[in-house]
Amino acid sequence: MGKINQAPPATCPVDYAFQRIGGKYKGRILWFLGDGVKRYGQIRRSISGITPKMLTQVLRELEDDRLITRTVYYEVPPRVEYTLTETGRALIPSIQMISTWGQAQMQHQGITAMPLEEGEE
Amino acid sequence: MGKINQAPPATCPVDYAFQRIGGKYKGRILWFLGDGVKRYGQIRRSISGITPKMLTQVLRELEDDRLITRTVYYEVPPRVEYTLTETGRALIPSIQMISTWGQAQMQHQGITAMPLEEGEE
DNA sequence: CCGTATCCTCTGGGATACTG
DNA sequence: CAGTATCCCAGAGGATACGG
Repeated sequence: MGKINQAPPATCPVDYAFQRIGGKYKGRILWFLGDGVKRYGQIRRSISGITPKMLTQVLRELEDDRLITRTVYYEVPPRVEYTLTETGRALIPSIQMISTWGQAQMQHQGITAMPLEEGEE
Repeated sequence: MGKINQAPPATCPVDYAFQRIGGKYKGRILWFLGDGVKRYGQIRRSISGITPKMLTQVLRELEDDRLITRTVYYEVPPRVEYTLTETGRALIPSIQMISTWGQAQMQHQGITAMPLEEGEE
């Protein structure tokens, strides 16, 4: 914990933001966490195709950038929960808008979104 | 020209969107074009550090994805203008919000990167 | 002015196996 | 359950030079 960031200095706010939420999975993970606190396994199942290595790596980066918090419960079996920080939560409206845009484009191109299932408990 | 897209099928709207506006420069370029029609050289000078190869490549991808249009004026010297499509323009509010978020975070971290007037204490 | 053409480096991300 | 540990590679991005 606690690196804050070692990315190249941002040239502008847009650059700064995309350095933190760019990449293949971060947008989707933040969006999923916008729904509420989630466990590692829940995130893994919601982000289709991600490997445990990548998931852990991306979660640590988001944590280092103070967009999410990680809470460990020392139980058996282990439980680890991830949730948005206030800073992270502040991004959700933007991602919401981007998602709405994406949905419109997908429909316009005749693409049907793959159903996302989550569940059990 | 006119490939639309050959990216892997999007798993959700957020994924779809980030496949199109992700990468190191696309956000900044779209944001700059939100200001109005721009020439190649103007974009190049506004996106610090980008090489002509990368700029052309990224502009072609944005064009293929119908986010911008490219207009060539056969004059001497040559003039090429880029402008947002309606689809591309629909992204600007999202980028505006992301930029505002980024600006807040940069200030919160004491970063002063842009030649941009600001109030502080 | 607006790009192409080469060549090259680096790293984001993947495959697979293992552990507290 | 929630991760680590290795090994590996395609492709994003960079450096440099040239062309209509």
